[in-house]
Amino acid sequence: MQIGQLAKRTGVPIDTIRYYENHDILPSPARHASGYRSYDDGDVARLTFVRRAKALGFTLREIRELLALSGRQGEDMSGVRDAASARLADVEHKIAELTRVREGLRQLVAACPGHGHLSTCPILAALSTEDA
Amino acid sequence: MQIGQLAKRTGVPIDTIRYYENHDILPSPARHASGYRSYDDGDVARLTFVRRAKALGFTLREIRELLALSGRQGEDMSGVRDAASARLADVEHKIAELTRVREGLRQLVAACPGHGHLSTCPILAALSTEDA
DNA sequence: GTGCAGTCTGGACCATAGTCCAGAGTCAAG
DNA sequence: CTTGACTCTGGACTATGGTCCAGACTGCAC
Repeated sequence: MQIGQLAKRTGVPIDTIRYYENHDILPSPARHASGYRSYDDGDVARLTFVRRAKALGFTLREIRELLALSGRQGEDMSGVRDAASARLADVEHKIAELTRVREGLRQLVAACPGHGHLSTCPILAALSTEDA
Repeated sequence: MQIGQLAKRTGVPIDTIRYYENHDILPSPARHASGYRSYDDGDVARLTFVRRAKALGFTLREIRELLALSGRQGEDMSGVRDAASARLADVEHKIAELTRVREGLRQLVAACPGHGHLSTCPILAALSTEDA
């Protein structure tokens, strides 16, 4: 399979595939006599892995580590589970943070009548006071 | 007030203050004969505004627009309220997305016994299958 | 044998939001 | 009058994750 076919099958752009190779996320593939990269179904699986892990918010660094873990034959799966747990904790932390932000914004929007002279806008007042 | 004092009063680093000035977020301040920047309480308010808006997740571009809105004398406050509402919708969208991600991760972690041979790890299996 | 699609490389560039630096000038205290 | 703290400028650099490009080569169809 050439790089264009791999791109189509995984939905990952060609440039991104080469970028992943240069950044040690995908292994260097075999080459045809022409120099064209040659991929197989294992590469499809790996790239799918990257795509889905990214959708779950893993960084490329974390994905690289996950792939390294998963490549070590016969090892225990605890490392993989730990990575997923760490990522889960991270996501929960972000949700908590955004929830606080949401409450702050809700209060601002609720306090603002939406019309009237700017100088009486409670949103602007709340944002520029030095204390609190 | 010199830039160092402003930095101390607002908690914003000196370099960042100059960065904001270069990126049209803060106005160019008056200068002493020496060339040193000279700030007043209005600048403290503006910079506080920037700091707090950033804490609510506004981008610098949005903050620039908010400041431009707030500077237009006598205008209606609807623009400001709209900006806050848009930001609120954005935060709610991000929370929904992260909540989906959290469920995905929870399922992965729950399905994984945490020990045993890597080749039987349900997390790796789930991440690399092409379908779904 | 010509044209066109696909692929190759290295390097430049994008956005975001800073952060750090060298070399020079300023200011107040001792 | 020197020392040390503060400030000035422009530009380089950081991190993340790509995206685009020129110029050259390959492979297949007509």
